[in-house]
Amino acid sequence: MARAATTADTFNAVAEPRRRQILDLLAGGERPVNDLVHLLGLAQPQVSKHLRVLREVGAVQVRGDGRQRLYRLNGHALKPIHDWVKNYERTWSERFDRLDAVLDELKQEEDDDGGGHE
Amino acid sequence: MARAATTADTFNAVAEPRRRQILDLLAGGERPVNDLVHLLGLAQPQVSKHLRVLREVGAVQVRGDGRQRLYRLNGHALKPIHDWVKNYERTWSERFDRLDAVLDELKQEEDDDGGGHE
DNA sequence: TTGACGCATGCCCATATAGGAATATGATGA
DNA sequence: TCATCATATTCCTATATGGGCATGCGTCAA
Repeated sequence: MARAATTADTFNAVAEPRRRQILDLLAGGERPVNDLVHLLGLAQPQVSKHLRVLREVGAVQVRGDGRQRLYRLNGHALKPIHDWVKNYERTWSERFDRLDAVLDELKQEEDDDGGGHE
Repeated sequence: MARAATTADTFNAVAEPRRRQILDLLAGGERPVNDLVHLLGLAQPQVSKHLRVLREVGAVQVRGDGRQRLYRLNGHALKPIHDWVKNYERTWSERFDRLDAVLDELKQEEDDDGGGHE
């Protein structure tokens, strides 16, 4: 077997630096393909291909606008990555225990609050 | 050009599910290769290969112990991933703004405290 | 209708796997 | 020294790229 498809999951999709760059750019707002082409300094077909991969894993969404196609970030697709790597944070973060305490307090407050939210 | 090498960076290294599994297992503590072989249900050579990739990006460290080789997690290598994906957290986390506020308060406290730490 | 513009696809090539099988390497015990 | 255990490395194969280039397709202006 060869390596897994880049469209297999978000981990594979963002393993490519260019695709992370694209997401970083889209974090600033919706953009047409040509914008990305110029900002990345890549050929238009390659950009379209990268966008396709990102689309297939749900990391971006498209919207037609005249002859342009506006791409928009969908950060939610990155949550699995965050969830996975989050558990390793305590490995390097010395302040993690302190943050931990704070979060516990937050939870406490919320519980005491009763169900007045959401 | 083909896809980037898995050893190019941690993103590529952990794009492979088996390697994430290995890291998850090592999160529980140091383990010899054979342990991983049995836990993963993979052939020994494949495990050694995955471990090599993880070693080359610094995600694990080895220590000889008799005829065994004990592998140990080095979560610090995952920090770049966490740093990158962290910025997208606000996309899906509704509580992010609240946490933000709390962290700001922490920073305030620290600043008011004067240099009494580290 | 025609031409131009903005994107998406299809094709070709070089490259890097991931797994399977066989073998090399290191350390240990008799 | 020799057999054995625990790992690492090598060789081989099928597969999935990512970039370059040409082309197809939908939309808009004249």
